[in-house]
Amino acid sequence: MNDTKLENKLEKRDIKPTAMRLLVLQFLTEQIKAVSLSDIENSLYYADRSTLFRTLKTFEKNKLIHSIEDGSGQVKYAICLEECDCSAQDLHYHFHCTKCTNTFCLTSLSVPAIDIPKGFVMQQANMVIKGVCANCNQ
Amino acid sequence: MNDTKLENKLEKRDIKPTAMRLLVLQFLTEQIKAVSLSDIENSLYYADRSTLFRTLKTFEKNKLIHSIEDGSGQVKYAICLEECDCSAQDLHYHFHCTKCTNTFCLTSLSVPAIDIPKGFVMQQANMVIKGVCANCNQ
DNA sequence: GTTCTTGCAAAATATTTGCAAGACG
DNA sequence: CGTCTTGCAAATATTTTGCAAGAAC
Repeated sequence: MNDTKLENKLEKRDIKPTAMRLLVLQFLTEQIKAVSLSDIENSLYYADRSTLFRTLKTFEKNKLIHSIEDGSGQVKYAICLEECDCSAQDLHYHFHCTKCTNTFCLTSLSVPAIDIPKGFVMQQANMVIKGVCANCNQ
Repeated sequence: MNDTKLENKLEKRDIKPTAMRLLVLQFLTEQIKAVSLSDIENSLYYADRSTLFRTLKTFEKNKLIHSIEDGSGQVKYAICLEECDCSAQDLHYHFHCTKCTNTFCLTSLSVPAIDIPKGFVMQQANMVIKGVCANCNQ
C-alpha cells in the first residue's frame, strides 16, 4: 500500500498523519495476525514504546484498529475492516493459538446476534476462541 | 453451603481440601460475579497473594473454576457449573460492564456452534460482551 | 521423612503517565 | 505563540517464581 492510501486511511478517521503513525499503520496493514505493543516495538525498533502505545490508543479511539485480549497477557491489535466502526454489528471472532501464541481475526465468520438479558446494553465484544491453528496442527 | 459439600466439590476434582482452599471456594461460591485475585485478596485479607494465586491456578487446572479475560487488565475467575469441564461444549458468554467493571457469567445463554476454519482445533473460548449492565443502566 | 501447601519477598512482565524537547502550523 | 507529537524516564499494576518453614500423611 502506498503512502497516499495510508494517509487517506488516517485522515478518514480524523487522525493527523505523522511519519510515526504512517509507519505503525503500514506495519499493521502488513500483518495477517494481531500484534502486541512489543511486536511493534521490536519491528520498528527505533520507535519509543510510549509513542507506540499512544499511537495505538489513538488508532483505537478513532476506530481504525481494535484491540483483542486473548489471554496471552498482552493486548493485541488489528486493523478494522474498511467500513467497520467496531460496533456490535461489526463483530467477528478471533482465534488464539495456544502453541504459537498467534491471534488471528476470523473476519469471514460473523458473530450471530446475541440475546442478552433485559436491561443490559451491548456496546462491543471480545470474542476469542482458543485452540491450535492449522499451521501448528500438522 | 456447608463445609462437607465444599469438600466434596474439591475432592470430585482431585483437589486436596485444605482450609485455605475451602475458604477460597466458599468465597467464589457466594459471588454472583466473576472476581479477580485482588478481590479475593481484599476479602480474605489474612491470605497471601501468592497462595491465592496458586489456589486459583490449581482450581482452574482441575476445572473447578474458569478464568475470564475481560479487558479490565485483571483476570477474573468464576465457578464452573456442576458438570462443566470447560470444553468447547460448555461455553457461555460473559458480560463486562464498563461502568461498574463487574463481569457476570451469562450461563443461561449458550454459545452457538462456531464453524471455525479447516485445520483449526477449538479447545476453549473467552467470550466477553462489553457494555452497561442492567444495574448501571438506570 | 517425603510430599504438598503456605507465606514472605522479590522478580518479571505490561501498561500507563509526567515532563520537557521538538515539530507543525 | 499555541497545540500536538515524540522520547526518555519512571511509576503503576499485575502476574509469577524462589525459597524456606510448616502441615499433612
